[in-house]
Amino acid sequence: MEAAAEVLARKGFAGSRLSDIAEVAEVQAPAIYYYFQSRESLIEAVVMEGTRNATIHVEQVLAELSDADPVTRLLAAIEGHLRVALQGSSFTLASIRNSGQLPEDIRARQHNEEVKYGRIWRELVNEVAAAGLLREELNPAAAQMLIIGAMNWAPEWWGPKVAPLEDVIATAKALVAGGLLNAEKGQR
Amino acid sequence: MEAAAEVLARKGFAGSRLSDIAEVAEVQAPAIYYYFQSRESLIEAVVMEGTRNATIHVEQVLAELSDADPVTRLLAAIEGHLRVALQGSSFTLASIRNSGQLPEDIRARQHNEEVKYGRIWRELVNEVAAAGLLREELNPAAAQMLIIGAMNWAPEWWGPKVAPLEDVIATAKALVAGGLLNAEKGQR
DNA sequence: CTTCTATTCTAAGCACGAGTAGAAACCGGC
DNA sequence: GCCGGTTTCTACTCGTGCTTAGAATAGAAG
Repeated sequence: MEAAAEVLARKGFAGSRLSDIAEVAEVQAPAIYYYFQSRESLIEAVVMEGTRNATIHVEQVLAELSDADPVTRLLAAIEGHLRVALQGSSFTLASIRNSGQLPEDIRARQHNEEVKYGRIWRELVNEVAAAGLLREELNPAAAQMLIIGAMNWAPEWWGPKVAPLEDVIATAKALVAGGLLNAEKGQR
Repeated sequence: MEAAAEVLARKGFAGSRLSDIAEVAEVQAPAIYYYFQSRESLIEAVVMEGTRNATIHVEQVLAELSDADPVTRLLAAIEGHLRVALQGSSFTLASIRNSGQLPEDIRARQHNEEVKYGRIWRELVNEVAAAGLLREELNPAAAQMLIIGAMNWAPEWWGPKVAPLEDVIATAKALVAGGLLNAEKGQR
């Protein structure tokens, strides 16, 4: 599964050859069928594991901050998500990069896990809103997804050479907290 | 090419069968070879067109605001990018969704176009910074990519039912301008 | 040393998708 | 109505990737 995750994260669902996976795992392709019924069931397992990974990791971070203020919790979740996506398991990376390109049947089951994960974020946003800290110009659902999107896209461009991971995390937090701009807000 | 863009946006590079494209275009697969030398060259053409589309569109928006203040320009660019990605050509959608999964040779050429597009955004961020409006906590490069990422990920979740396009645009602008939070900033 | 189970292998089958060859159809100009 | 070029078609080849069959290997237990 680790091998599959790696290949899947790199080449995507349709681009991942069973033989590539086998090579990474240092076995012959048919050996895979001892553990999985089919290519698809292997991939499904990997992708599921990936989102569950992210869910568990972020939940854990939040559990440690169960009585912190909503903003702190939200920013901690951002840090958690970014760490998993950029440094953590290639399982999560595989989920992120393939969520859009899975066949219908897998996608349906995978969607449940994603909804579960999404709930965590909705909850966070709700907490912030309940504390009266959410700006009213924002559509909460859109804001949530834009934030998750900013993080999910990060694997596409991030590398240690572009910017230190800590910088990315700090920037993401700052962006969410206070936006790009300084004093005057030049909205329209 | 339009058919190819549509299929490509939906199924990704490796998942796009020439026969699918032909079907959408209402021809038989070999007819494609009258216009393109190979599957890859077709896809390359589509993906190129896609990023050029986005570039041109955003450049045009900015040209109309050539003497506006930097913030207005940046926010207009955000609106432009989102409109192209969510409503506009499936060409751009195809580029966005496949940038990560193209074979090396295409990717190299495609990368140039992307760099060109990225320059526009760097320029915008620089303008903002030059006006002294950029918060210093931010790593500009990371901030730029996070913002682009938020928008590029939008096609993964957005649909007219989730939120009106105008809401998404407004939310994205507001997020970039002033972040999620209201009065107190609960950073750490 | 033998036997049983777990695991992996080699060899082959089968389907499918890219690409080619060459024939047909279409169409504007004569 | 015929001719030229353009465009698309049908029929085929060839490689590749998933999957199955059945044999081989590796240990553990007796």
